[in-house]
Amino acid sequence: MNWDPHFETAISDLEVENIEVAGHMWHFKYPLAGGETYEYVEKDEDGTVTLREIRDYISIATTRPETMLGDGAVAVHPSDARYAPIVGKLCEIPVGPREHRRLIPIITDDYPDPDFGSGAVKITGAHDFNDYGVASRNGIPMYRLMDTKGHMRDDGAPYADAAALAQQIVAGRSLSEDEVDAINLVPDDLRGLDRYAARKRVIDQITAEGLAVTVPNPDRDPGDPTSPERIPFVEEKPITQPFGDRSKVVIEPMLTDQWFVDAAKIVGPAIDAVRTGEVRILPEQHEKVYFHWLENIEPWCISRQLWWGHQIPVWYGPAKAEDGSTIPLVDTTVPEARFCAASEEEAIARAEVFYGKTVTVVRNKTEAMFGNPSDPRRKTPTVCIWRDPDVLDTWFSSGLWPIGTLGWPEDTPELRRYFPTSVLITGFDILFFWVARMMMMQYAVVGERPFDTVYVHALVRDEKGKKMSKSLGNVLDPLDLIDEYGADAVRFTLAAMAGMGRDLKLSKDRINGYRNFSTKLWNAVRFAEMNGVYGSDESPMEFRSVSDASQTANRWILGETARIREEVDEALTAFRFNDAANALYAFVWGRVCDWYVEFAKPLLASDDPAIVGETRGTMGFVLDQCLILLHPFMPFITEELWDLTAKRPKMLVHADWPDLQASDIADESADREMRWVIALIEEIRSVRAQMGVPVGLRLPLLQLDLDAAGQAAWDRNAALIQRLARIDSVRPASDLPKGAVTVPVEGGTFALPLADVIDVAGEQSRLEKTLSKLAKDLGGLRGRLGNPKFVSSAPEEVIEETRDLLAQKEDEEARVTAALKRLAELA
RNA sequence: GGGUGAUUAGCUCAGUGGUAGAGCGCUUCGUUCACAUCGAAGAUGCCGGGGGUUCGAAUCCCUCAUCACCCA
Repeated sequence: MNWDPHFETAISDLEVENIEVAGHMWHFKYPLAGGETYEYVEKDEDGTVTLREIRDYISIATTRPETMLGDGAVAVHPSDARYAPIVGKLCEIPVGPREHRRLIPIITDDYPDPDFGSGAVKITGAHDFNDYGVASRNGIPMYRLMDTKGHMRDDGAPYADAAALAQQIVAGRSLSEDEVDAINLVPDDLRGLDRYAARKRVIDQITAEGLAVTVPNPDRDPGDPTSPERIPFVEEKPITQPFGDRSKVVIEPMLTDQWFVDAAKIVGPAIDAVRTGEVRILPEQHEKVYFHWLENIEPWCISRQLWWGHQIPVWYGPAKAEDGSTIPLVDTTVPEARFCAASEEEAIARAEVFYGKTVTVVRNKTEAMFGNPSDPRRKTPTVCIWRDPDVLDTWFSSGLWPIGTLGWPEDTPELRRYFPTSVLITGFDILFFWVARMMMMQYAVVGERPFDTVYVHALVRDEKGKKMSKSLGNVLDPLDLIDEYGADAVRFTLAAMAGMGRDLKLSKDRINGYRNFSTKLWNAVRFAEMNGVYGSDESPMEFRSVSDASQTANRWILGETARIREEVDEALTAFRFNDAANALYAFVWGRVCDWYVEFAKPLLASDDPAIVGETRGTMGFVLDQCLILLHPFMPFITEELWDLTAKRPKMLVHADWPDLQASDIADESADREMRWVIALIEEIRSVRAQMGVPVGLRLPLLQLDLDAAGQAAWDRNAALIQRLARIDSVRPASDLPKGAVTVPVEGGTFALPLADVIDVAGEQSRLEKTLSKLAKDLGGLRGRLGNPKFVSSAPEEVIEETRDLLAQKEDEEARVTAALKRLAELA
């Protein structure tokens, strides 16, 4: 068993963390019994003899000298020629009082690795899992050396008696497991010591006796007579040690009786459920881990020697002989009778059937053997049973969580309503501890899946990518982050970074960016409030279809709102929280704040009350949609804004999730028009910035040619464009004056006369740069389309797209080339 | 030792066969009446190296390197 000496309990394999730590390997001589000698020969790979000497000992390497006290044998590999002469002989454990030195046999087993250490391994069956295997295979007694605290035993007979008894076993006497367990082979002077204190004493004693393997002293000072010529051979090397995941102390392998679940017997349905898709694990890569673990599952130790937890529902009583009489409990050679029952009454009932007598429950085995002097029942002629004092592993108990919390085994309304549940969100490290257990146990107990989806969330790591841990001290406390940036910013950041299947390294800059986002949202709502959006007591306007709004800008943002709602829903359904968060960020900041608010300004300033009313309604509606959609990501600020902006029938957290459909409300012509407007404004701004036009300077705009759609779009949005692009007037022009810069748009051409301000060289280099980029693109596109294999094997759709793109780029190239030509004339 | 994942802009990360994206940072400009925790305009990538499959590869396969995690 894995034994935790701090909590004094057995623990399961999963609760043991194997960690590599700096350790030592000591080398000791186990003298052969009776002073026997043999020729020890070492050879290299070619068979050349590299060492040949007469030895009267066998050399053993160990990282745990204190366990030598419980050695039952020395094992070598059967093929190891070096030790063949002494296999079957006895050697002496070089520790403990000289007069009681124990002799142990030298045996062969496949376990020792001839190339590791000396090739000979001491076998301490009670304190090492590998040794346990060797001891079991070879009938070697396993002597327990420690108590539940990891201290050297201080019970039982004096060492002299114990050692003598152990020697009788070597000589052929056979004892029961319990009898062997009762033998305390810790020398009297080491009894009660902590295991590490005992280790030091053992090393010192062996070294003092000259039985440590030595090497020349590299630091020897020839002038100092006290400086030793040789020193003990102690290798410093990393060793993997087992630590308790809760206690962080070194786990001690111990021989104790514990209850196990034969997990292999119930694992089948849990594996099949995931394989058939009845239960999904996301991201899928975790399914592999799940399968690998379940397919190689080990028996699961479920008893714990702790004070919390569910007590194991097993009662013990005396065994029954063939004639029906009970066997006295003092006879430890026969296992006790066991009664597993859901309640004490049931246990008693079962025991009474078993014994054919009345049964009394007592507190423990001692009471069952000797009675409790103060118990009036002690003379009652009944059979005494007692309950196992241990408790169940908490993971065993919580494996029943999906039904246990709902009143199972009663058939409750809650159970019928909420079981099976839908989504379990958890960390990958809980996959084995809990998820797999819930799966196994629900199928075993009620024969149903506990949930349909397991979402394994990302782990937050520190900035170097290390797992945060208290002992490493690299924990970023979320509460500190919340103090610094606000809960919404922290929450939004986590969502935005929660890419499926990837852990996230938390960066404060990122959190800061999202804090600014909440400020942005606040200011947008403030703008709306200042413009009478929330002024009236009327209930907010609802927009469901295209005809609900007349203004192009309003129609456009309503369509965009519907699209973002669909995008968010799609992302959430797929557990792509980062996509949902990022889409909302881009929408609220990049569409609503950057553009719609600007578009709405002239509408809100309109003389037509119907336009003002519609725009207020639209803005209020759109912002409400934003608040609802953002609420899962930033609950606090959205709830606050929800409450501040209007009298609401219910809190935002309870608001209905929107179901706005783009197919109902999006207006393609409005979309096209607003895209056109945005493109024109951006193009003019870009030209201005790059030509170094002072920001405050309003420019005239020349309209060279424009198709009907473009003209209509211009007419409807002229005020808007002039305002955002800082244009003071527009006039048609048939040809371009010198020093004007072309502004191409879909379906037409505008120009900015910049003769006074233009930087000819600057503009030239800008255009040439654009041209070279275009040339590169065009080369790629023409290359692809010119490749007959591309045209024949690529999907029609892709070819079409490529052709469109080529046409567009060629058009652009023509315009830029024309602009360059004009510029050359100017120069 | 076995397994899994990662390697993309200065940083943190999206992007599962069709000419590379976001946020932050950086550069320039800006006191336009929601917002300087802001706005406008920019620059920045042999998508870790090397092979292969394909008309076409950040994306699929192989291999190497580095890092992280899980299990021994």
